[in-house]
Amino acid sequence: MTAHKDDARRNKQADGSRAERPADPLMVLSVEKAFRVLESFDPTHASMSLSQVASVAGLDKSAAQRFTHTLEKLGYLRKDPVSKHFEMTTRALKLGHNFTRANPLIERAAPYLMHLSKTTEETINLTVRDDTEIVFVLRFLSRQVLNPDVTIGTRMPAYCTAPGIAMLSRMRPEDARRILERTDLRAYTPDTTWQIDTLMEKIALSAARGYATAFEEFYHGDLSIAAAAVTSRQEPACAVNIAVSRARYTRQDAEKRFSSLVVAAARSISQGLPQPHG
Amino acid sequence: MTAHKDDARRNKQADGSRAERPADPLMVLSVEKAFRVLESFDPTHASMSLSQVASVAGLDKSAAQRFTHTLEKLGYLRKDPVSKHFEMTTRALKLGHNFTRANPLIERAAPYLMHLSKTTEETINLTVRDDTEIVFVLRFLSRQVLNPDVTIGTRMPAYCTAPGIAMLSRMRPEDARRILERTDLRAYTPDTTWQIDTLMEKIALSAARGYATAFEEFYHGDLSIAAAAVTSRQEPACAVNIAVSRARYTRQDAEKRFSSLVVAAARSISQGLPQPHG
DNA sequence: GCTCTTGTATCGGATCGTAATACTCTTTAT
DNA sequence: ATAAAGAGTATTACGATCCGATACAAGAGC
Repeated sequence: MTAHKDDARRNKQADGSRAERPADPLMVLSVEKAFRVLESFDPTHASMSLSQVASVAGLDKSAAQRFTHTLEKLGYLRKDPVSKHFEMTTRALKLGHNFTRANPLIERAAPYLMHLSKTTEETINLTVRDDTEIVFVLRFLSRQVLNPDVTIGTRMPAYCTAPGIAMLSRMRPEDARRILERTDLRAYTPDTTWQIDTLMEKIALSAARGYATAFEEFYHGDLSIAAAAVTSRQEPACAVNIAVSRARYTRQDAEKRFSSLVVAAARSISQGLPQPHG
Repeated sequence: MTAHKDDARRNKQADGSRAERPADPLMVLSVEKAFRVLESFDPTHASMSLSQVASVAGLDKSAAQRFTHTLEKLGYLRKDPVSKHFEMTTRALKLGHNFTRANPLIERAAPYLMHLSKTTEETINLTVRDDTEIVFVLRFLSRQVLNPDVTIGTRMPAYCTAPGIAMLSRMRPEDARRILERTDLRAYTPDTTWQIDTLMEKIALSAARGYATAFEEFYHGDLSIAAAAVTSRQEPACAVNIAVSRARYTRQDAEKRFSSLVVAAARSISQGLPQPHG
């Protein structure tokens, strides 16, 4: 026991060349840096030179060199031989694709969403929650797409979306509140519900009704009705929602017409949902 | 089993003190292993224990421990606290999502595909080529989906798909042939064109027509018509295709009705296509 | 031409990761 | 019950791997 020599190992010399590490001996820092590089390639940095990568990822030139080289060899980046700029390859789609195909939740939910899509001819989404956000994992577009920028993998704050509220409404209120408390709550539109107490009321109402609505709380013109599917322990697993345009429905019409459909779909999905382990 | 690659790649210091095979000094092997772990989580291995990860990824227990720990800390894996099994998180979608959003090709093509989707009400795809394969990068489903298993990120052999042939037909024939030569050519269905010479004829015909067809060459019942978009250097950049079911169209009808549409869409996409650098 | 910036190659040495081992727990068999 | 086996977790000494400084090469702009 004790620790005699090993802290000598991770304490650098006193001349402080480096801040001390959290000392997580299992953490492989190279991997973290590699992902920092890969994740630098966002929509605003689609194509980057070596030095851009270095500055965006916060690495020095040597590290940028090594990690871009490594990622290129692994097939995740390609370098244009003339401009020397790097960009992502289709390889990046593979992980997401694997996730989608491997996820039993999605496999199970897909047929019900497709059915909804066919019968309503509106946009149908399946989302899961990741802490304070929801993530779109499956999407069936209608002919008149509202927001083409929303694709699989898109994230939004849970509190101002119908699926987010639907999932929060299936949790214990104190847990839901804790999530809201660590969210950056703001009014994206004039209609955004963004105060904790009001949100808790909205959550309670949604719990009672069995579905949630979000009318232009994040995007203008977007009317969304959602219901959450739950595991056998009554924990929210995912949510299905229908999104329609204000141009074609009033809020009341949309709610009246679609709420029972999403509730039914969510209930179907719930039954026989794979367990998060037993 | 045991070690296979390290000796081949790296000469210990058998004789001369100088390593004659410097291997690849810029390659960071930890990163490669991390991706081996992540990519182990495919549809047949959605949820794995530590030792399963070790065996599937080909690592020893310690390495599996370190990399699962690292990936968990980075948010790509989560471990069920009771079953101790690992699975992927929605984080995996982020890279693919970034790729989609960052790719100017996709941004540019999306509106044309959407237009096609609306006017035809059939399934529309955008694909790019990655060596011998095509990869689906954007997809608009019709009401009657043929193959729900095909999602963004799905790959197919180029030679037996309409988009693949369409792109090959815009290359120099000798380059196209070289790609075919390194493909594992096989007859997936009785209708698969799989002999090099026949394929080259098919490619030549497609080049002359400006579009390609694949009738049940990979999936039964799947009739597909595609055209390639080209860069200003006349290099194929991507392909757009329409896929319909044999149940609702004859081959002739499908070809007659849709070929001009995909050709027009591909031409529109081609104009002002971002350069692979200038 | 020259300078300045950016990409590429090299290399010694310390850091960081490796792999062996030991320790808990849980599961299974006797 | 109890033991034995197996799996997951924690720890540590060692040394190969990776780090990062530096030098070199190649363009770009003046």
